[in-house]
Amino acid sequence: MSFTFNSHHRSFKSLHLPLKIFIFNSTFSRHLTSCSSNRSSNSIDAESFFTSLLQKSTRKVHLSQIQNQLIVYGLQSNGFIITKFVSRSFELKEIDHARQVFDEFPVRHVFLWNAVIRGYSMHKMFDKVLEMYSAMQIAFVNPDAYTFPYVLKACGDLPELGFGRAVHAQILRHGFDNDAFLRNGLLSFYVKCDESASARVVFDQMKVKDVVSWTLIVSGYVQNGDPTEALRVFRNMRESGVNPDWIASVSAFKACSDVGDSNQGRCLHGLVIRMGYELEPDLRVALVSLYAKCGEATAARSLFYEAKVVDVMLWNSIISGFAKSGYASEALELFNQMIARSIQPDAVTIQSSILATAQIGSLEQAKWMESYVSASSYRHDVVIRTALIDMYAKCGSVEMARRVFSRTRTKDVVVWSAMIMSYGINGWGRDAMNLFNEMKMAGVCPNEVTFLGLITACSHSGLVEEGWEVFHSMRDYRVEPLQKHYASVVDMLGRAGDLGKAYRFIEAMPIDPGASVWGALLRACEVHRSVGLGEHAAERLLSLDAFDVGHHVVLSNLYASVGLWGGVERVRGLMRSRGVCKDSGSSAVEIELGTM
DNA sequence: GTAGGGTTAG
Repeated sequence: MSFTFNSHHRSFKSLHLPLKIFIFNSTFSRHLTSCSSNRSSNSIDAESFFTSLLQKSTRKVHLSQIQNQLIVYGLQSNGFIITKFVSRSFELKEIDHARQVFDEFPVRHVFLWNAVIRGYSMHKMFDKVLEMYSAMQIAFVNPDAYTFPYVLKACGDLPELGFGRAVHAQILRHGFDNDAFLRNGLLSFYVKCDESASARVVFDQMKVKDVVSWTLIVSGYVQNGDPTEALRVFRNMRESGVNPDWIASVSAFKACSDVGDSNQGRCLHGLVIRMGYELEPDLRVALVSLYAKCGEATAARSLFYEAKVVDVMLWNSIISGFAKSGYASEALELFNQMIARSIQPDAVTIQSSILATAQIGSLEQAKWMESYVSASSYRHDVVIRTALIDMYAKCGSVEMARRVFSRTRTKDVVVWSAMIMSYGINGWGRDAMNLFNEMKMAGVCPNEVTFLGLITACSHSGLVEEGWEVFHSMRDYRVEPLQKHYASVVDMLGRAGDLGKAYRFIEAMPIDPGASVWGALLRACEVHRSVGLGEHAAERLLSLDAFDVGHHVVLSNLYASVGLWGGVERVRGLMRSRGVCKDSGSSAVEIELGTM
């Protein structure tokens, strides 16, 4: 980028006065002196001078001043300085200003395009990123290795699968297919778009798989709800000689907590200690979350209280973990501690505390939470209001839930579904159906949770015919029934005592019935003391999940309810041989330094 | 100037 510093018609002194605002006049004068004394390095000096000036500018007025000086000294067409100028304008959130400078600049080099693309990416204006990328193509400017990562990030975050695929093709066409950085960018894009097959292809074709590539695949499986596979891939990574860093470990901890396997988590914890990541603050969030979610309260607490950095996220990890693992009163106690210490809770803290209240089921506590929310800046937050509706429903007050619902200004499908579910679990089936009609009139499109709420409502109100119809109407709304919908229908038929129909329904399922479906049948058999069908359900259930305490207990209870003590004894023996323990209460946790 | 993670309503 060559350029001549046209200083012959201007005295350098004239620069001095208008730029006083920058407070660093001495530096400024030094630069001017060197510029005038050595003409051959003028261009470099001018560039570095304006670069440092831009770095030090903090306000829009500074940018305008610099712009004026660029014109005064004929530097307004220096592409290097203009690129720096545009970048800095984006950093100072002067987005329109940056764009205007870009639009008015005649010769747009790839660096200048990259600066604008990076600027929009910085402010999460991903539509603009793609718009500029397209404009760049129309202008026949070839993207470089620094253009693609921002564009791929935009495609992944929007997400914009088709656009990203086109970008993938262009990466290949421009000969960047062996760029390890870009391959990871592509992998990230496909993972974010839930395109696991494409992600896998990119991954398999990579000649060099670094820890980032592996982490992307692991987190992809976690995101797809397959934590077991995620942990398998994590082991493969280690076997292939790539050591996990702390970010890779975070994904593995998340996988452990999703499978509910604190033992595996504890082994990995030992590994992390040996690798020296123990004090990494963000890793601690994953660890506290793991132990808290697995009900290992002692381990979670000690990691929490010994943390050097205690930020809101760490508080959230222990509060939400406890709220989900039966330590709801501990979760609320921690929430109170936070308030007592004047630590500002965020939306996640409040959501988790509302969930904890719902678990406890105390209407008094529920009212306190609502008043806390009303006094906070989250009173109109739709996510928080949904949590409040659910909380009141679980505390048994449909009226209070309805009141929160009515006062919610913008009702999305989640809010409607929460209210339908609130009616549902409390046996207000007709109200749930009426609300569903209201929802459709309001032009809100139902989703899979809406239908789950409706079937639950029918099930809990004995509206078997209506529930059956609702289930079969799902396809009219293009909502594919999932395991939980089938399980809910089985539950409904089971409650009504129609075990034969429930069984035939399972047999006719187009997908393989999962544990939730057989579990619903087994519970129905327990209630109606149907031993033969119950044994069948239990057999299928235990073939899917041999180590679940609950399944064994229900089967044992079924035998007991009809006086088949031999059956009870057989189940107990099975539990002993499988190491399944009925009262597996919490115990003190030793951190084991084993390998995974 | 480029890619990966953790808390998160129904």
